Amino acid sequence: MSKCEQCIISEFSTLKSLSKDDLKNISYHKDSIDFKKGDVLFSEGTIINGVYCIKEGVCKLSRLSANGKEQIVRFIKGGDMLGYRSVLSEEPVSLTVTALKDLKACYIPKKEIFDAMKSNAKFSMDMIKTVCHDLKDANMAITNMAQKSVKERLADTLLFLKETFGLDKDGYLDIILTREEFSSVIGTATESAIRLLSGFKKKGLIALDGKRVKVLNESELIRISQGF
Amino acid sequence: MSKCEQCIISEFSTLKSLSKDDLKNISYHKDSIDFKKGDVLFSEGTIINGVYCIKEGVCKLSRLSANGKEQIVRFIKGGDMLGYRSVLSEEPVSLTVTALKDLKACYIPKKEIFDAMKSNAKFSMDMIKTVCHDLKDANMAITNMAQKSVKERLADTLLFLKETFGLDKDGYLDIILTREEFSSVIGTATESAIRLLSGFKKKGLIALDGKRVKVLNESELIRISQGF
DNA sequence: CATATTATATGACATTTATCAGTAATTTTC
DNA sequence: GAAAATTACTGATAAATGTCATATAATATG
Repeated sequence: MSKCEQCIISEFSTLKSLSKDDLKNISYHKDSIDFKKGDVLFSEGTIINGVYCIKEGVCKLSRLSANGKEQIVRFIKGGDMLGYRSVLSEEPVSLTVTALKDLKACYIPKKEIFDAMKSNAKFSMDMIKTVCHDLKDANMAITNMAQKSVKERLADTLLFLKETFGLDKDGYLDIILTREEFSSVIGTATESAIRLLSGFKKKGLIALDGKRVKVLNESELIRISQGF
Repeated sequence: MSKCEQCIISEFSTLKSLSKDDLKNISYHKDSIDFKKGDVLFSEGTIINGVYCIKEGVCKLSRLSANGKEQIVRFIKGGDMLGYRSVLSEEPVSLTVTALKDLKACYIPKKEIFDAMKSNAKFSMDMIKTVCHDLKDANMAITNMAQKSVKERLADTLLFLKETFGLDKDGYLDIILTREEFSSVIGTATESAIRLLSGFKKKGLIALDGKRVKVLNESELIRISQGF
């Protein structure tokens, strides 16, 4: 089942404005590719010639800072599109994308994207809105990084992960991050992330089981994230 | 001289793809408005129905954080467009815009923008590229905020201000910020910003004359901004 | 399954940054 | 141009965060 017009993704993502014909046209050109956990889809600085449409799975978008530490800038999940900023602006990719879970993805060559944008004004506007939305989120992230303490940012991150990825069958966050990855989301030393997680556990705000994290007291996490 | 087709801005900004006809059409609808230093052009949360095209002057784009402190997210100068993210995505403005210098600006109703985008694919792509470029900058800012120390961020900011706004006739940065504004760019307490500026002055990296700042040792500031 | 490797955890300490208090300088207002 | 208000500065101290060292647990590898 590699036909775009049958793919559920097209119903709720940026692709939703494409007609059956558009999608049929794309499905001739796209390749369905699966990635394994840990695979790198794009690397910082690379030139790409198409986008990935993620059907299922989770990725991290990160950049290497001057001091060599990884900074996770954003997460991507099923239904999201990857690499469109680079394709639209015809610049190299600015972030490295790594699979955090096994991925099901489709590759759409940039020509298909541009053709669809030319022939379908609504799709074009949806693409613009997607970029605009990401820009708004990024501006918010700048403020959070600049003004919140590490503890506040950790609380924020836990709430964000719960909202974005939901819970698994046992009520744990349905995304697995190492302590080091936690530290590169919130921008702190790994030891600090570990200590703060232990601290939250001690206060009964979260439960920890290996790398799995369960939110126990959401309202208190909200209070903390707002600086109380 | 309120005719868009004569305005120099149209030659080097996102508007450069518009034809003489497009510009003539816009000039019937636009109002030329001047703002004084300190004036607020948009407020966080407001719904706007057009963009400002800045002919001359400087603005700060800021947001109020949960703890009530202002965070300056970005600067805008002559040739830049304001409010386009909100107009394109049909959402309220997410940042407050304040004039730091007297402004000469033109107001372009959103209808004109959308019409021009429909009729002129090149203009449409230029708008997209503008958003994409801003998004890339914002991602970079997230990394800098998360991983650089306050001192590194101050060095960064000084270099950025020099590159973006250039120098006045005496060789000082051609933008005047209060110490508090410095602190809300780099995301720190005002006292810390003051101390760090004094520290840079003591080391001969910069000269201070009231609110005016002159970069004396650029290469050392670059070293500092990179964490040495 | 034994060993090597990596991830997590914790303590001690250094450094960075924030906060509070108070003064001096500058700018605004009348 | 004097008084009031704001902004800039400085010191003392507290709090947050980073670094280094080391131990333990978990995971990977042959």
